Amino acid sequence: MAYNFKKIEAAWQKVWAKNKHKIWAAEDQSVKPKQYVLDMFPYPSGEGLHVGHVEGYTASDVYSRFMRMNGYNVVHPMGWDAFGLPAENYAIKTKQHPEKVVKKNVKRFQEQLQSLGFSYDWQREINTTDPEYYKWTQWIFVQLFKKGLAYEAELPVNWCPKDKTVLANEEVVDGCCERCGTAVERRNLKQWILKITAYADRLLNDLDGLDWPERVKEMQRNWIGRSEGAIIKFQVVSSKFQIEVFTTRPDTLAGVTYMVLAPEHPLIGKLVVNAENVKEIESYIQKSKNKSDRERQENKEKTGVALKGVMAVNPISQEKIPVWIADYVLAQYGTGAIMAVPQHDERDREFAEAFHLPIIDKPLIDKETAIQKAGGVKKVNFKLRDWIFSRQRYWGEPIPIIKCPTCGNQPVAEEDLPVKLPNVKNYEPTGNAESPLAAITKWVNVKCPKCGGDAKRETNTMPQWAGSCWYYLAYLMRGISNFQFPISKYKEVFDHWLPVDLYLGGVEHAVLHLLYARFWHKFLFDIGVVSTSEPFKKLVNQGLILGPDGQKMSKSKGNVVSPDEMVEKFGADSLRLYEMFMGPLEDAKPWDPTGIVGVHRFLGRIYNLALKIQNPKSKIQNSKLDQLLHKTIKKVTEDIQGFHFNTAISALMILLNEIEKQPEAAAAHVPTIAKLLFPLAPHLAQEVWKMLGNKGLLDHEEWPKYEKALIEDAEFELVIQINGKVRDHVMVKKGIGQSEAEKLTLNREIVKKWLEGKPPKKIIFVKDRLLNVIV
RNA sequence: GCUCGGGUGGCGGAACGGCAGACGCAAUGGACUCAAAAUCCAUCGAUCGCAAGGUCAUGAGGGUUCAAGUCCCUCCCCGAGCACCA
Repeated sequence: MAYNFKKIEAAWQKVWAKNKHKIWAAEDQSVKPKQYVLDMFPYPSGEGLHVGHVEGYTASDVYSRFMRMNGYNVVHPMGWDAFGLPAENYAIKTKQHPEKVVKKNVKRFQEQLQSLGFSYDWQREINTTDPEYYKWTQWIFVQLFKKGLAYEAELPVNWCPKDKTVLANEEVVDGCCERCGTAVERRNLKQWILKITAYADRLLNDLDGLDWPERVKEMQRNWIGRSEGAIIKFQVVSSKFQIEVFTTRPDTLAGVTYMVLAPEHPLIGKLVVNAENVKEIESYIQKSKNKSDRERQENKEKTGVALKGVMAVNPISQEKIPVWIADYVLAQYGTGAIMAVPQHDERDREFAEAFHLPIIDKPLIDKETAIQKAGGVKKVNFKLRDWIFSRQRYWGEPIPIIKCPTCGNQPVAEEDLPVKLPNVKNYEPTGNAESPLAAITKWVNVKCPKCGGDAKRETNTMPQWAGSCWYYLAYLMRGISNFQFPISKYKEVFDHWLPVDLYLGGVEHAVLHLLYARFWHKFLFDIGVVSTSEPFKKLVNQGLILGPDGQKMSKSKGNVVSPDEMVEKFGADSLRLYEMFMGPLEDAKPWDPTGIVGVHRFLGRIYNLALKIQNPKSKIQNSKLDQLLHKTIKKVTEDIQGFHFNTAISALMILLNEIEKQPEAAAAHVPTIAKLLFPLAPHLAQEVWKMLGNKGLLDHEEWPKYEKALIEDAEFELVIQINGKVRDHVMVKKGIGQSEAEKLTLNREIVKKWLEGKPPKKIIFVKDRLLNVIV
């Protein structure tokens, strides 16, 4: 009988689905040690699950099942990150409510995940678009507002003209919208902003204690971009104004030959009246304003204009130096002005060469002395900017603020949360600073919670990233009650489960979600909601699965592999096993369409082996096989702990190859194989377990232990080298001494031949390994 | 330009400084079959040799070592991230 994976998988999935998958329910109170295994939850897109999802979700499932069998109380939840542009754009196109689209997509994702046999605690399922969920997203916003960490300000922001919304700095890649690729424009708009910069130092310093991939930590470090320097003031000649600059190189102060202001610098308006070339200056400023950020970045050729007649004084040399305006100086960083040291700074040199400014070589001064002499103050600067938090779109959490003409911005009270998204006729963005919600006057017009007068609701919504900033807490809250106030109810479960022990997902969230979530978590720590300063202790990134052509999978390239198709053709176990076998979890690797056949055959052979066992109670042993079995237990255990699933699988394959040579001993060994295989290929492992006459679920079985004494070999193959090259082998007993090994070696024909009767020059002996004869 | 990762058979990949290429795919030959598929068995880095066996091989070149894919130096190539951040 052939390995009927369809029948087997359907049957066991039915068993698991009983009682809402209660076999995988985590216990909030347990004497067992806890383990929080978290997947980055998916955006339930219309395309369904991707093989990349399957990779990460399989890895975390293998680990969860393994930890359960090792006696841990594991919480392994799943949910949906369902707010955001794709659902909304789809809604606009098809005139359907995004909620309907999300519902449909979620159903598909649930079916797909269950068809792969993932052991999620489905009772804790969450959806960020559920009002009971976003009630809490709004609650956290209110807390941020109350602590002054959410504020409104008008500032130049990134505007995507296609999606018609503001974007955060993190959402702009190479000057383009991260979602749609359209070049981003700069607009001055009043926006809600979260003060992530208040946490810059802690976000940076606490990275050191995290068990995360070094490259992700490095990306966050670069993004936060801390630099130490000083603020130094330069007096403008015959004027009351001073130009402030930030520099990391006060030691080069003597070499400053000119200064540069960013075109947006507020002082320009005041200085320009004294300049001789007002028209020229105005035209330059206008020109740079018209440039998009992308154009400014692309054009590395330096442009600029002098403030003719305006001079500043070098505080060290007292020399008068010219003042220029140039757009290579950024308004948003430092003070928006620089002191230029063309001798030491490449950009300053380029500019000086282009505009024939002096380049002088003065000796460096001691840093401290320079700051003191120039009357400066030490200052730490960050590249990180505050998080622009409003979006002018429909499908997001409404910002829970009421705008009162007399009282100003008032937060919505806890008992009035959630502020539900109203139904609208048109989801189309308005194209100005308001979301489509602004058109719903019935919803917009409210009474001020403070004075009771007429007021209006904030109509902007939160960005895509809001809901995912705290979802790992939501799973825990879900366990005890349905998201009820007050927050203190949840203190105990947070303290029990946090931090997340293992967080698995793609590297693409390195500076977005992972930075935002750390920020919110630290805030929640500060206000006493959680007791750990970091949310995710260990992070593992799965590598990208590339198309068979080695290119990134994309619809346009036609190289997308569908998990559904693989499940249909080879089964869930084969797909899971293949994705784990392809290569190291963290590496990018191409999909080999024929490769899955190999693991499928392996599973089929295990099934056939179990089928052939006549007497499952047979105790026929084979000492060599038994030893290999225990070595395999050791290898698989250590490899799963270290996420080396590919080598764990190959160890199981080696074991099977050997057992097939001694089928009479199979009955004694196959049950252990079933246990070892269970985390990786749960359906077949469970089926084999049953075929061998066992009742019950492998979920409740204990992970096999190996016997140390058994895996110790009595003998080993001594490698004999002549001049470092392998020439011979001989089986000897373990622990053999050097003199005995030498005697044995020098008597061997091959060695005698190489020695040609001469005595060896030198002999290297490595215990229980090799003997190297130097001739 | 800067910062991280990487370069090992036809392919995916193994390898505490100690037998390079485990395991799998593909390929080739064979068994079974009227035939094919499936399955099973064998071979499978290159090269010289009838064979025994030898030689060369982990991006390139040097070095350390009895011994280097692994450690050190120089360079080349690929991937990712950052990029006028003062």
